[in-house]
Amino acid sequence: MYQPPDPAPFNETVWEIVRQIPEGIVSTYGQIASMIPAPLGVPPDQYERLRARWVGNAMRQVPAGSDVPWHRVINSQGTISIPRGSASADVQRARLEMEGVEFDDAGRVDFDRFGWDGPSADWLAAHGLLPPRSLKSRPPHDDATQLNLF
DNA sequence: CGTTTGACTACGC
DNA sequence: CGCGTAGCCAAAC
Repeated sequence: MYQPPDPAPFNETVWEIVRQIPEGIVSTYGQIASMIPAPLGVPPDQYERLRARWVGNAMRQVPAGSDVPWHRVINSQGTISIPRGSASADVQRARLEMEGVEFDDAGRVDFDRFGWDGPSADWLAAHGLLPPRSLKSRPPHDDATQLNLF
């Protein structure tokens, strides 16, 4: 499978990050992966090619009934990655819609409206994680920039 | 042993 | 935009 050298701690980190995703908001495998530094011994270029899959694998292994809101993680195209028609895929979409997340006719979620900006900088620093890459086509501005909008 | 199969993505038509 | 493909790895057949 697409797994890191030491899957257990990697998976735990993924799940801890996913627990931070607010209700009614979605993240992606790649965005979550972007917060996790490369494990020791894994070349950065190789890591970048595999990490999103590693996250996908971690999500597949979320224990049934856990408190991890796995349904809030979709792929970079804004669609549900679980094979269409499977029971889990239906559950995922139903849960998201229950939280107010909307899907367009093509089954895609608009990241500008529902995409996650990641945990606070403090939380990330406290957990030794990196700032996530943005899902928005118009990334959130910092405070100084936002003032200019008025 | 060779093939298939994954809850991925960026990139090129 | 939608769709195919390369990149990459291991386990299960």
